[in-house]
Amino acid sequence: MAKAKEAKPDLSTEEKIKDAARKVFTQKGYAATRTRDIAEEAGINLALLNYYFRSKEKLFEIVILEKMQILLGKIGPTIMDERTSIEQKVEQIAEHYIDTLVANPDIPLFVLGEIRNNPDKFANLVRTKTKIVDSAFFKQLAERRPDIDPLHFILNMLGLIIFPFIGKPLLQLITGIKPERAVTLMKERKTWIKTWFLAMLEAN
Amino acid sequence: MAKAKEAKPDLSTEEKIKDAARKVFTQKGYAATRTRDIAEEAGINLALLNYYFRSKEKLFEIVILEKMQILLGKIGPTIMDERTSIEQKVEQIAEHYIDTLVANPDIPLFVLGEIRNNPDKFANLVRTKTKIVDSAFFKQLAERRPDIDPLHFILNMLGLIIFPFIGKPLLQLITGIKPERAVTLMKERKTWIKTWFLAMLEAN
DNA sequence: GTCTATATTGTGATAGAC
DNA sequence: GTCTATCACAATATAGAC
Repeated sequence: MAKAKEAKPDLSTEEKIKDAARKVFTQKGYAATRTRDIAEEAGINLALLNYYFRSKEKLFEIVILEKMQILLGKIGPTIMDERTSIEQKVEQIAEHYIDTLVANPDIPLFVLGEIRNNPDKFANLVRTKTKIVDSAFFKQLAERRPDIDPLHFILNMLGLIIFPFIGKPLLQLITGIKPERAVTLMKERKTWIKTWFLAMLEAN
Repeated sequence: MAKAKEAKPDLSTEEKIKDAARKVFTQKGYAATRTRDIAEEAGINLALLNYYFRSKEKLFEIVILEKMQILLGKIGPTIMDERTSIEQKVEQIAEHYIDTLVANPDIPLFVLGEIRNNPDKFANLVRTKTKIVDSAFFKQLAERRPDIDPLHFILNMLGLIIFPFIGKPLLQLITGIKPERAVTLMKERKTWIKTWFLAMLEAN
């Protein structure tokens, strides 16, 4: 058993490359990623990357669009739903995102970092999405707490759900917490976040 | 008036470079930053950068250590204080960090991103700091809510305070909110966060 | 200390054999 | 489709004049 063998031998070459790109890009970001890293991770030759995807940039775009979809795709439909209560929306979002992010913990830092490095590039892409300010969720919040800007509650919900994944590397450095424990911790939050959010809604 | 003139003409060359490095590194991260960007921002020649700091890497280390200190320096002393209540600790931390981050909004994404890209490098650096698990804050939380891991409340507090700054680029893309409004929003949170945190402590 | 010119290496991409 | 070899250029770093 030699050096270490390369990923997913049963996939097509194209998929192997895409798979490796997903992994390396999300872990290190666009700028710190070398096409050679991706090729090695995929267990293929560097030339094949350009053969299938023409450039690092093109391959990156495929990956980040996927990840943005994963990170943001569920929010729109959920918060626009006129039939569900605030409680249900919060529960759905917490449930969905914590499961998703436990499986893909690198996504938030990756996506937010790339948006920072290239805001214009994603401007139209995100802006065309559902207007959060006109959403049912927004209106429900404004009705419940007309004294507080609903944006605060949006930030609170996202902060409670997403931040732990962004801060995890730091948390592990500081507390020495084990990765399995971290996962358990995140899952515990699914139920608590709903409780906490409602408490915040009633706070004075 | 030509192209655009370079920063802080009254500073020493060394400080001009360091100043430019702070700006460029924190905005784009280590990998996406070119030494030429720093030189141009500083209004000096590229060779001077190496003359004063020997390498991109050395200059980067100076900057990131500064920023980590800003991001993490206040937490330790505050949470270790046996004389203050939970309420006071939360208030102090929210107050301090929101002011600090309004003045330096790029720090969280920068520091957390670089830790992600190089966890080992900062391992000893952070680990030697005050043990959060043995802190007065931790003990006070455990006493108040023995049914919940205090780490949840640490994550909640940091998420409520720090996440808005990390998510700001995205929030601006989605909502079209103006930068001034964003600043106002952050400042409003200083008082609310204390209220929300206490509500979470009492939630069931 | 500061500059211009250049050495040196890193990295994305392609040519061409198989 | 896949590989090896190589090109072209970008980026860090240094030499040496002033």
